[in-house]
Amino acid sequence: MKFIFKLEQTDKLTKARLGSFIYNDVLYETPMFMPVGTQATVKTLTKEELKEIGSGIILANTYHLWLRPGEDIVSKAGGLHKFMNYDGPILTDSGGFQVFSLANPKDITEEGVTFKSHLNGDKLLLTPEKSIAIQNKLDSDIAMSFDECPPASATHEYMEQSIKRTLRWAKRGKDVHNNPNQMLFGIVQGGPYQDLREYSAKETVKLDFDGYSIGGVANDGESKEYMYQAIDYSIPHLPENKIRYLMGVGEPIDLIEGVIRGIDIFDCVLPTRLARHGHAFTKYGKINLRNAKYKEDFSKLTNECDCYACKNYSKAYIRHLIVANETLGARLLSIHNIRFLIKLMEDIRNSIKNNNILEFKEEFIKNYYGESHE
RNA sequence: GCGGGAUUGGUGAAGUGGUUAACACGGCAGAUUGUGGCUCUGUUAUGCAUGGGUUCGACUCCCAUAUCUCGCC
Repeated sequence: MKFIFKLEQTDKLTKARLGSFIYNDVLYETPMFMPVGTQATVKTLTKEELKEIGSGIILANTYHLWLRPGEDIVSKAGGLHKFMNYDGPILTDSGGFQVFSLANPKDITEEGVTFKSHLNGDKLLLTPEKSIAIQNKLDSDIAMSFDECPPASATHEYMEQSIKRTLRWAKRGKDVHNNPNQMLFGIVQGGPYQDLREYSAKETVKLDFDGYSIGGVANDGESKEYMYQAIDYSIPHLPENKIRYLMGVGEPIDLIEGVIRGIDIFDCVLPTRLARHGHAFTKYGKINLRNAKYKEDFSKLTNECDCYACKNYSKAYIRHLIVANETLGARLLSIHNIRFLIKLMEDIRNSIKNNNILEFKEEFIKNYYGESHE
């Protein structure tokens, strides 16, 4: 269902913002980190666990749910919320990114993108109309426009025609969007080019979406400078009273830098993917539980975190689970890593309230990237 | 007891009389940013059962010993 974003406070020294919205009688605050649940599940976690770690909006993916189980099945179940038993807000990504990131080869035309299914190689065509129709049926609360997500290395010439096509796609998607309970967000692209980011932002805003996102910043190992610059180019052209969503970003420092640059919400697979690969965020940097040094480390996962994993399990035990490829290891680390980012956002919000986000950032960097505190 | 075959790293194993002993798994470490629980990268045997010998040179050839294994009595 739709909700109304309210801008509560804007930082004096930076572009950081505090916002809020009410959904299902529950108050949610931004800046917010959104866990990713591509296949209608935040991998390994139940609804109760998500609630316990304070999750707000979660993501699901149009591309994946279209291929399996199919939007009709989700629709028959009564929509995504009922299907996956999540009563918080759900955002669906359009499938644009996935088509470009994992379904090869692809053929981009004005109509849409032809590509091969990653499941069985079927040749498929995804268009803006199709993406929106699927999302309408999935009945998420926020649908995303279908965009092209070119690499930052694309030439100015290519990027220009790409963002213009993405704008036409955005318009086409908006024209067929017909779920009154669902909001629709537009996406700013433009790679590293200031003029194109500005153009894309201005023209996307003209189409009048319920919220705006900045895409194409978290592709294949782009630099942080590129990411920050892309945000800086785009943000001044986005309206104050609408949610600003930075797509695919989730490293702790990037969340802080993003907020400082005016971003309200983020999503990222990083916490859950790192969890499955045995890594945990900590105040003092990322640790790899597979490392032999944790073999006999019976201390808690971390001392400062309030999550279920940290309160109940040791590094040595979780290491054992990860090494033995037991799913509980991935679950415990997923709970912890998501909780870490959600708690980080809570701390960020508090720092905005206290007008000291820059100090907060310095302190965070000192701990996270400083010398070992072990 | 007699005859045959074998013995290479943590494991499974390639290998040739001549620079640095293939590959895989495992181990160790790194990567991972709108998620294929996929994956990728680096590293990992100063030594080829033991002791002799032949040779300019042997893991590769010869002898002995040990261990394993197959067949026969």
